[in-house]
Amino acid sequence: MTTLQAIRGMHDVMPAQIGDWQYLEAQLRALTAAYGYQEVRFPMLEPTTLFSRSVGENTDIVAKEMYTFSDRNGESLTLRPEGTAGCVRAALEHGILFKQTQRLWYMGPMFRYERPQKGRLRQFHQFGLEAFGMPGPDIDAEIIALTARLWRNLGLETKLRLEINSLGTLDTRVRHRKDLLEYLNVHAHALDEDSVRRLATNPLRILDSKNPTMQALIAKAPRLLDFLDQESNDHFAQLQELLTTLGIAYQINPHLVRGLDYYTKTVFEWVNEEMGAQGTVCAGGRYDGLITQLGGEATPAVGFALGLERLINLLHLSKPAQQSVTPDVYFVLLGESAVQSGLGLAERLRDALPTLQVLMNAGGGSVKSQFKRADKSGAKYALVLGDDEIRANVIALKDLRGDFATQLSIEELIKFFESTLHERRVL
RNA sequence: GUGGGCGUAGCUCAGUCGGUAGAGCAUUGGAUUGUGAUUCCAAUGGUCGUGGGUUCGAUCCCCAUCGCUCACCCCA
Repeated sequence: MTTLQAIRGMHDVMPAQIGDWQYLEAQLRALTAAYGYQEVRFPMLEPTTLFSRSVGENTDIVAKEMYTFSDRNGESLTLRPEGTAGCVRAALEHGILFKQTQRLWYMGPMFRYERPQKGRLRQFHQFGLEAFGMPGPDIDAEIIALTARLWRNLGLETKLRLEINSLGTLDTRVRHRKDLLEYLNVHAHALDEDSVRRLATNPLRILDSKNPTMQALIAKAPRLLDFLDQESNDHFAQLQELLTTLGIAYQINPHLVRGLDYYTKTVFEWVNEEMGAQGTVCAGGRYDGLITQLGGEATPAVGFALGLERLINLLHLSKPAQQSVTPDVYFVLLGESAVQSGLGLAERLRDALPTLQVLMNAGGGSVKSQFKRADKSGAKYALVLGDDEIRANVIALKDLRGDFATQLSIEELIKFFESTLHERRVL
């Protein structure tokens, strides 16, 4: 294949799809503003150690999915596989976490070297949100309420199911892991191939196995929730109370584990069943230990990320794609002199009506082809300028979606669009 | 990383039991010397993903490779 093409798993967003992205982005900006969160932007490229130290050396993300390479100084750099690490690094570096609370959000591309499939890309886009300095379940509930509101605003409230769990503290997991490994080793003969491999890498995952022959074994295994310390237990109970008070339905999934090492206490996922294997649209949780791990003062934190491509896929299950912008008028220009004066007239229209969207024909073409373009552009009106109009000092106006047609001077035309634009705003 | 399905025109696809290809849509022009979206006519457009093998001859069969896609794994 000699033709140039995009890197595997990295997609272009073309005009036919851009409406969805702009719609979603606008919804997210409005939502974060409603809860007092502020946008941050940080680099897509970071020192590799930032991710290995925060996400965890033994996670799949760090062990085999990172885009890592050396820069010209030999320093190892990595394209960010997730947003939390970079967000925390930036917040620490600018000293905005010390003895204060912060509510932050960000949006942009993330990179993971995985085999692409439905809902899984090598460059994908996440919206992420992080709340720092608040230790209680109230802020956990706030961000879950924020996501629930987003689904309502997007008309997806019936499409997503909330699952929650608590991972407790690091100590909780160490104690549970010890018991779990003991139990699994006793029953090692009953483990399937995947589970044997997970025994070494991530034994918690074994409890989440889809293999039906493993279910009896899993049912009797030590449960992480039984190992929670008092504080984690209270935190989890209070969160459930708050969710109930807010009227947010949830399910406790004791097998819910997040793939990143830094999570503590609350974890949650919003899941859809109709989207194939990658049905998790939004996931997150608390990570009280991460900031000390990265060299900051102990700071409680909680956040989540949502996959924009997955969310758009979900929107498409019930709605067609959002329309991208269509011009108000298409300017048909017939002949040399029309091209010359047409440019100026289009500028005068834009001067007088800054919100009017004027698409001017360029590159010539017959009347027929120019009208075809006008129709295809989605414009409501066509303006026509040719020798006849220039002689009469008028511009022909035609409603492409109705019967109306007339000839107007430029001043009359401005007045005409002023009133139709006004009607459009009122609608 | 493992496995399945698929690569033919800009797009969606047909087709050749092996003899170098067709439709619809789109584009351009015309029927209507200045009026689109309905109709009719015509034109433009393909190294049949790439490389190799078998064959007199391969787009078709075989092998490899790349890409897309779905699933496993994992995750947003």
